[in-house]
Amino acid sequence: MTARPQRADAARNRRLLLAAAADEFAEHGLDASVADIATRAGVGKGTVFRHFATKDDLIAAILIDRMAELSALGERLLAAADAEAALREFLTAAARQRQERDLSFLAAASESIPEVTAARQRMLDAVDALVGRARDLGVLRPDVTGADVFLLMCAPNYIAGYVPDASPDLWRRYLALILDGLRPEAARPLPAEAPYLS
Amino acid sequence: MTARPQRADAARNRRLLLAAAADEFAEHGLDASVADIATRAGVGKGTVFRHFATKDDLIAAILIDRMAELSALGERLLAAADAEAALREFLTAAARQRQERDLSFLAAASESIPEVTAARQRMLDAVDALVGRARDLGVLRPDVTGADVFLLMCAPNYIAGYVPDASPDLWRRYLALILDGLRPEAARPLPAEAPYLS
DNA sequence: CACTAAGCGGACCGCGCGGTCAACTTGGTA
DNA sequence: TACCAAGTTGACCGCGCGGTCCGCTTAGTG
Repeated sequence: MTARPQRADAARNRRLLLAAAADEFAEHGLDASVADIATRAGVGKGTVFRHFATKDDLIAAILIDRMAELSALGERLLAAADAEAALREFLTAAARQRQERDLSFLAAASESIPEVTAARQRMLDAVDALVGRARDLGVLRPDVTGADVFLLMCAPNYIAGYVPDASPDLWRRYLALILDGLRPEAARPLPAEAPYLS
Repeated sequence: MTARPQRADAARNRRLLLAAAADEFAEHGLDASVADIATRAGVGKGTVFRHFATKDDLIAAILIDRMAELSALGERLLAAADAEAALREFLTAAARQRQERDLSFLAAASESIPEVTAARQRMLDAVDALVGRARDLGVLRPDVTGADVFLLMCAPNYIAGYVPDASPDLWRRYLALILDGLRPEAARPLPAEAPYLS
């Protein structure tokens, strides 16, 4: 019943593949080919499909890893003393992760894979908790929700990404601008209801 | 020397093709195939390439049309009495255009085509003027530039686009949030320099 | 050390893409 | 109306993709 554990070389190749794929996607977008990923990892193309049934499965595995990383950070930050700083730190970490390797376009390719949805939900829960705490303490305007912040999270890199030879820190500027809009001082009534996320 | 003018049916087909291509790209993203575009326009595939040498040229033509539309609006709004309302109206129009048909992904595909760069520059100039006026009147924080606003312009739809079954007005929420961050009241010092665009 | 199943590699397949071309049709002109 | 350059068409081409498959290699075991 209990299957034999994975062989050592197979485990190593799986790790190599995930890293190579992340790099290759970051460089060439969704069009990065499976063959190139295999070459970069130093394995044959067949090996890719032994570990990941389809290209979409490979994408999903990458996304799950990255989201889990952020979720863990968010959960840790819930214990921090300063709620505002905790939220800012979380958003900064998310933006930094994406600055290093922008893989946001992968998200669209693997909707509907349950493990991805679950990882996403865990991250949303973490954000929700961080936001709730900050809002209760009055450092966040009362009309923004966890879902709002979850969505805004990706914006700073997106904005900075339009600048061809941008400073690698440009996203900080737009993160700061967005955070200024989230504070109670500047709040004017918001049109449209806050969205409900899965 | 003066070439004979384009035939009437050719001009009609060109218009049909641009419309069909915009629809097809909006529905299927960059992967929309030239063959499908031709079918949708009711012409043969060869006709597409008679009007647009490559797929990228077709994309460029679409982008130029859309940007020209916004540029004209921006230039008109410079004469408006209320500078803050003018800027808000411009950003609203830009977001509405993109809400109807999101073609933002096309921008990356046709960098480096001079006509696209020129159309983009004209739009940037219009935004710059609108922003300058609003800033001088004190309704915008002094540390944001035209380039900042130009970049932020695309963010509300991007953010709302992550919500699967979003209200078609959700972008208004995030546009309002961003505008709140642009007002002087909430301003805290911004990290990173403002970017310089083209 | 011998055995075996897990793992590996890369030639191979079918497909759909962007782009070409030569035979055909048609709008505009004199 | 007769003419022809401009315009149209869809079969066709080569390519690179995701995915398959089977003969070979190798890690782990008794």
